[in-house]
Amino acid sequence: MRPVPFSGSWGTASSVSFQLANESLQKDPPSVDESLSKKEARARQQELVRERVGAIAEAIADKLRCRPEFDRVEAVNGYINLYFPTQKLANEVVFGAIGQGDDFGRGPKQADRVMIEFSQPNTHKEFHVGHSRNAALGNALANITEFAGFETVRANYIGDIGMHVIRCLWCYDAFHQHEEVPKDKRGRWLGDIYAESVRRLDLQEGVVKLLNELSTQDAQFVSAIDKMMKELFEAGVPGEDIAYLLGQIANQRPVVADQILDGETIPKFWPLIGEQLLFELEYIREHGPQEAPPPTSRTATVKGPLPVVTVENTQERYERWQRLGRNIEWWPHVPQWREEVRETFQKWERKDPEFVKLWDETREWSMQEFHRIYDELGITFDVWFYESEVEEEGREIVKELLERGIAEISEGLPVVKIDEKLGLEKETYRTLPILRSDGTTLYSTKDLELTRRKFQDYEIDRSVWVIDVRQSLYFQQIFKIMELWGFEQAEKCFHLGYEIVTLPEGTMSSRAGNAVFYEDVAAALKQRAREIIDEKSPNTSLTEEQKNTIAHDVGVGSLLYSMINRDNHRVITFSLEEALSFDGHAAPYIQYAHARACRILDRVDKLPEGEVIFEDLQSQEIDLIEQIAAFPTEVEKSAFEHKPLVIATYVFELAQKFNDFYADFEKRPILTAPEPQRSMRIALVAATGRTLANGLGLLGVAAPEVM
RNA sequence: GCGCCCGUAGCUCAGUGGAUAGAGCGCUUGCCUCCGGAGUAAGAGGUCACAGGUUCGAAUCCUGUCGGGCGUACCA
Repeated sequence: MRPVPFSGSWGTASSVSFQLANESLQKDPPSVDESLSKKEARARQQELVRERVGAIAEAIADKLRCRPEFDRVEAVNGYINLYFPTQKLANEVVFGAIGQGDDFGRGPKQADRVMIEFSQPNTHKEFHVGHSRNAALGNALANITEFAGFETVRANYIGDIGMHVIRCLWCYDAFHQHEEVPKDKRGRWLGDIYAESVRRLDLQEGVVKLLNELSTQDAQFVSAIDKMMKELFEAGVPGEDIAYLLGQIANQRPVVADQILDGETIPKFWPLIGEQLLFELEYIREHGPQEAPPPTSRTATVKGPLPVVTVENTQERYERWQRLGRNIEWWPHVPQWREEVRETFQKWERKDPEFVKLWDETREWSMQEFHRIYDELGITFDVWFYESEVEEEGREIVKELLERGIAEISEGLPVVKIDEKLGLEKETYRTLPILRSDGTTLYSTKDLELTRRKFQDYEIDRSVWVIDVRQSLYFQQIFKIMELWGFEQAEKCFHLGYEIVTLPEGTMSSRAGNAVFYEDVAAALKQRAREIIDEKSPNTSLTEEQKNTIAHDVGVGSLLYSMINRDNHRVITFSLEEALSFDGHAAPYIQYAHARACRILDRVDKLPEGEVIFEDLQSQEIDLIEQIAAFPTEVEKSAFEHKPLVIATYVFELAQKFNDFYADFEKRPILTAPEPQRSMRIALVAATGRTLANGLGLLGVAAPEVM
């Protein structure tokens, strides 16, 4: 059964006649020409079904016509359409919505207690728009799950320790500890230091990667290597390094940072690389993309012909050269820095009081920002987990896994060879490291304990992790390891993956330092919303404070909605320009419909009570009632399928239908209509307003009464 | 290599077995002496990536191909 697919009608449709027609043909097959091909036979079958289906539908419709539940029954194209009596059902729906208020759409109490973990920001990094997708999605999912009848525990899991924190604090200690710490936005200040630590510590990696790319994919570069090396030699670079670089690059063999003996070799080489790339760029612009012959050396690692060198890829490499070049003088220091980071990690391991104090203080700077952001987003949590609090117990689990032979030491560190333990031939879950070789904990170490703790300390029946899709394999591994460990609730663990938020120019990450920060986006959205209020709001009596509150609701709501209103499996390419457009399919459209409904009701002395006359309804009125009636089942669907998108789509369609209903003043006046239409339409407006508010509430989007 | 995801209107996306595949943006042409125009009416725009298969019936399920993204042992 499904809704009748005609606008302006309210009912349910059945395609059962098709099945019946088909079955009757199977039981009682007409004489078939054996010579027919399979395809022809099927076409014949289709014809026969078509012939019979009409009569079957008509016969069933006939029997149903006398039933009082339906206003009208018809058989069309083989479908049986059952139309509801609007008077009775419309009153139930509309006054149900008005009477139940905040509870309209709430599902019956469910047995399971569910934990939903979401948001998981890392301290010492800035909260960016990617994080807001997770927060928006998780918050909506938790709201919807709760509303659908499940007791819901909302959990956050703060990444307050791990390699990123250690790197940040190393960088702080080494280069920033005497600087004045800013008064506000200290979380961002830390985030900048973290990004700097990555630039420092990963410099050699980036340089080597670019060099190896050039030697294997840019034949022009390779052919210029003799010339460049000659110049390097003249610049005083030791012969061993010249020989090494020449040998590796000319033969397309990978360069390894440790093999370069003199710390000044690469900084001296760098300007020559840039010159060469610039030369190549000019050459390609003039002569077009360059194809290269395959390498001549027998020891080359590249076998086929080298890829075509284009303006685009050379330009990209040149830009990378520029970025790395800004700090190329760091090159000789990198090994020592990396050693210092390892020592810093050991300070954490032995709980060095001075270090722990610094950690605690800086962590708090980030936490303050997170709390402010959650306040602004209107998101709350019941439970706060911290990575720093599950480390030790996680280590205990690792120890037990090793003792029981589930884990083993491989290549110097504890891992679980999951496929082997499960006896799987095909590579499925692969191998997961569960502790570093130096004894420090990994993300996995902590997640094992977190999973145990969730079930044992919070008495939940089911646990959902809202985390991006790149960690899908990882979570399957964690859950399987828990299963191997004998943790029965492992089968009650679900990873709800969602695709990441990227930028038009590519992936966004705190590591790369190209992230678009939440704070900046939120500020821009609020400002834009405020401008529109000043420009368009007819309500001139609003105070500054009211206007700012509305600007906040609209700006933030708009961001939240855009993050929910897209399937989880789809990548969102974030563009501020698009985010700032409040027209069309966006939160403000829905909020506006709600505000409009509120303003109409403001002009009404007394809401109709009990029952009103729903007769001779226009199609826009019927469509609106039908949409309101669907709310409870949409809530259920959204919760059971873990898809907040269902509600996001629903509220938009409700707003659309309300606008359709409202639009034609000539045909459907509300306040100036004669009775009984006036009461009926007012009740409809009230029910719509209520449903819009409830639906937006589930998404975590505010529903202002004035805009 | 193996695994997961995506491919629907110019663009961004809804639509997981049923009737004529929808919306927003953009484009063209209308609608405020009237309950709020952040709105609304109409028009143009589709081989639902491609090829097979299952089915009375496929954008939807299965298989394969192509194109793109992601993951795949000491990041989280």
